[in-house]
Amino acid sequence: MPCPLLHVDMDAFYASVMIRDRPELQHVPVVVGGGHRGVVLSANYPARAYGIRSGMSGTEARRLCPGAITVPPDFSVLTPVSKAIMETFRTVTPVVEVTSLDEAFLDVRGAVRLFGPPEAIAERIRAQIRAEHGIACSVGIAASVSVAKLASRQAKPDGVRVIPPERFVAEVHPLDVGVLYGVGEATRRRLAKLGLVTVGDVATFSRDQLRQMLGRHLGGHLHALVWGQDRTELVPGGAGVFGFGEGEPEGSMGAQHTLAVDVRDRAALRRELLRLTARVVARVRGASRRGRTVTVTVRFTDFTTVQRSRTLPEPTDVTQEVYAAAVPLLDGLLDERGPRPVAVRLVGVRVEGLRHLRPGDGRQLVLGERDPGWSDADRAVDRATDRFGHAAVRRASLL
DNA sequence: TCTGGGGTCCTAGGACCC
DNA sequence: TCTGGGGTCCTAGGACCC
Repeated sequence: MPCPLLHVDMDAFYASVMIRDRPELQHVPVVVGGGHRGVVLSANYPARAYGIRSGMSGTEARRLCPGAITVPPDFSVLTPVSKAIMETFRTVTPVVEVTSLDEAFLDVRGAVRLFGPPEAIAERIRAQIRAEHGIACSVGIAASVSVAKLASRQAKPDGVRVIPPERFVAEVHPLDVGVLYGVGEATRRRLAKLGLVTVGDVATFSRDQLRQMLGRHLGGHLHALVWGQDRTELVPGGAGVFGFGEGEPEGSMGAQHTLAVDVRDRAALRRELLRLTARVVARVRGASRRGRTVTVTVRFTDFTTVQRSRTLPEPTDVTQEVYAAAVPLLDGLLDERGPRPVAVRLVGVRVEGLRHLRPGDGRQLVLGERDPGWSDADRAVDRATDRFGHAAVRRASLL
């Protein structure tokens, strides 16, 4: 079968789900996200008519359409809808790679005998999603992941598009390289400086030439992309999607927060760091993992963003241990900017190098050192938040 | 009131070891 | 003593995705 891969992408997912439950908003501009210092997560088509796009700042969106209705995303609604949609996909094929709340790749090779050719499967899925969940989606069909992805974007809104291998050159080579999955702004600019603007421009160079121009990996990857020859096998479940796919992220978990106003006070920044650390490490424990590398991120008022990391001798799932590593990293970042307190816009913390906790894997105590009991305290906090919610349990230093 | 929050992967230099 | 290479770990930064 020439085109066994489907990329299914919900149309304006966050906005569509919200409007589904409030039909009176269907024909007025609706923006999800983009509150104070936030960016637009999703905009319905009436809002897009004003030029509003996801990713733009809320300020910009309000300037374009002051009358738009703005709502915050409600993940307690969005997540169950998303999971139900993924289950709908799995009634068609077990090979579903989930890449975010609102999109997935499907390998339908095993489904054609039952349901017909990929186009028919696509229409079947679209009808089912519309009937069961009341929202529209678009489907791209191709032989590889990046081409299917490109096709679904061209299919929007509410459509299906097939790009078979024999039509790839004619249909994709004239387009801007930026349409390729994996070519972002930075790579686009780099290519433009070399005089390469379209996919076809890049395709005039051999793999070796591209490697020489752009580096071994990027060059090789780009060469595959411009010939529509990237990955064809899916990873069922899909990794790295928060609380999603078959499970938790593999490599790292983190949390960051843009403060409501820029903050200079170091004690206040440390409190924010502790709040974020407690949240992240609770997730790490909840996933039965431990991490070894702690990374602190700070974004200053001028938007420069810096990170400092430290690798611990042993993996940990103890909030206090992660925090103890994180504080000097935060202090270091602030001190580097000079003796005067600098205004900070964002604070973040991430735990990397996650490993599964083996059952019965006790704490390693260094000889002569007493276990301070933080681990027991963490588990008590976890149990209490499970029962009473986050509002009920807070560290004394956060009160 | 310019510019979120959650991730993954790659690069590159230095340390350290063989 | 000098020269050299490869592998792994750690750190910092950056690109990319939704």
